[in-house]
Amino acid sequence: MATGRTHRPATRSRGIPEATVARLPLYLRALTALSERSVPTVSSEELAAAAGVNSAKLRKDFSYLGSYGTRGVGYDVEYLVYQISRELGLTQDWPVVIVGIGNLGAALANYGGFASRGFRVAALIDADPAMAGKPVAGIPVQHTDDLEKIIKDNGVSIGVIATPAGAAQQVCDRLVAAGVTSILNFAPTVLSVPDGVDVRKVDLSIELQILAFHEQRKAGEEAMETMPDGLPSAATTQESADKGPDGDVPAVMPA
Amino acid sequence: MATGRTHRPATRSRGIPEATVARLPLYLRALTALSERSVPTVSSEELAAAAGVNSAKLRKDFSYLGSYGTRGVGYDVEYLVYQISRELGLTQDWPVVIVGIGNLGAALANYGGFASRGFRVAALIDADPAMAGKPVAGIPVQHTDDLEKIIKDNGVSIGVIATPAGAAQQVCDRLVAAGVTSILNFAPTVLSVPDGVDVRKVDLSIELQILAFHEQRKAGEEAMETMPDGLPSAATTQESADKGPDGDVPAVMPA
DNA sequence: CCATCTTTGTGCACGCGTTCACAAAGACAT
DNA sequence: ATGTCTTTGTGAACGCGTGCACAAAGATGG
Repeated sequence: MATGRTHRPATRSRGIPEATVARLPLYLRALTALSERSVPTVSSEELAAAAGVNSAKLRKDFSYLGSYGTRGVGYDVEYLVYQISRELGLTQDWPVVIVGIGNLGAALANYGGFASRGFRVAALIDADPAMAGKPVAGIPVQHTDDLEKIIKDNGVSIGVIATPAGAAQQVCDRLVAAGVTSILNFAPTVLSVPDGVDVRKVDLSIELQILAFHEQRKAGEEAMETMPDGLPSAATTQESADKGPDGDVPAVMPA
Repeated sequence: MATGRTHRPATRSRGIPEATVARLPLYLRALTALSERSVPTVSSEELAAAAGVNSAKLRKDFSYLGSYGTRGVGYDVEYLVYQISRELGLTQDWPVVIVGIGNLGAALANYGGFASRGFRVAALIDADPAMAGKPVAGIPVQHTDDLEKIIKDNGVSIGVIATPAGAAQQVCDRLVAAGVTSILNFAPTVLSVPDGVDVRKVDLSIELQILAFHEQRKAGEEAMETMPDGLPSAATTQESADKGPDGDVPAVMPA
């Protein structure tokens, strides 16, 4: 991820591939659901179906954590929940601050999913003096001026940025300077951070644009579907791209 | 990551790699900013820096769209904005419905980023009869009973699900049955959809858990830092953080 | 028109992630 | 014990994405 891939191999940090880490929360959620139904064990096939992934992939993912399964039986649900939680670091408390209490920030503050997994909203911070003291989700909003003090007093290492794009980098810099080393960014901007700081981005606009791309593609294919026996037109098949990269008419250009 | 989708044969992408598609919105944003500053052309190096990616990667990405650059000069900003917009399907209007007008749904409705790129909130839908008619972000909330009619009347093909996890699959099924073929899911659930329907997931809880994993790892390494020689954190301000392959991704609600 | 300089476009190699397919391991019945 | 059956754990092949490094293309200046 954002870890220094630029220079060194990163010590093969833990041997757990990034892609696997990203799926662990998914498994954990499925396992938690099973646990609540008091299901004692589950096979890789069943769990994979519940998590929406390939069973071989799931087994390989778990193999990175160790051999926690029993051949011929499956995995012990409770045990696996514990192991994954521990691996993800969810057995400890993670104080989090949310900066930027607008529509989105407030929604995040009210979001119940935080507490459910060891994440605790330690503070809400906003630049608007009028918001100071006003409670949102039961937590009084504090002013940006106190950002550094809040971070340090609460030992916060994870920050959530929900400010407008223009303020994001500045807020980011202050968070990092104050000791935050992981940032979840909702502002539509590319954040620049020093090595050792992780940034994950959540961008609604980008998600929609990606959907639009596929939607357009589907619409195009569908239009061709009315033709005689819809054989795969050259324009829609991919793989060996020996043909020119622009298999489409470039249309015109605006100056 | 490419990404968080549900199933996908991926065998139908018209030659443009999924990873590239996911970056196009990023380039578009950077280009739009340049355009507003009336910058006529940019080199791959400059644009790559602005978008936070490797310049070779950017050039390769653009090569999938065609040869839109001029050697020795760079890319024409306006022209590129147009080409990418067209490729992403942003030159047309995309009516979108948001289902589930709670904290998050309301925040999404108020989010300005939608309209900025051809996405238009055609309707807000909620299961609570008490919400019916109540305006949110200037748009009256409609009841779930009319979901099918709303989808069809507005020609909606993109739906946003911001309901609690328990209702998500049911809402999803109805959206798909009514003709929606692209879904942006904020509910913490794995949605099951028929072939041909794209699902992108935004899960806040998962994002935080991934950050927690790395945070824990960092804490562990730091504890060892007093030991063998030191491979201190190497470069400090190396430039922007390099994002993971999927770059995008996402966030969410209660589990 | 030729030389030089800049920047694109891409061939190539490498590494990560995914998936198949199967041997090994254990449960369970006889 | 022995055999059968189930399910894990993983070796190996494959495909995708990334980034280097360089030749080709065009601009620019003499």
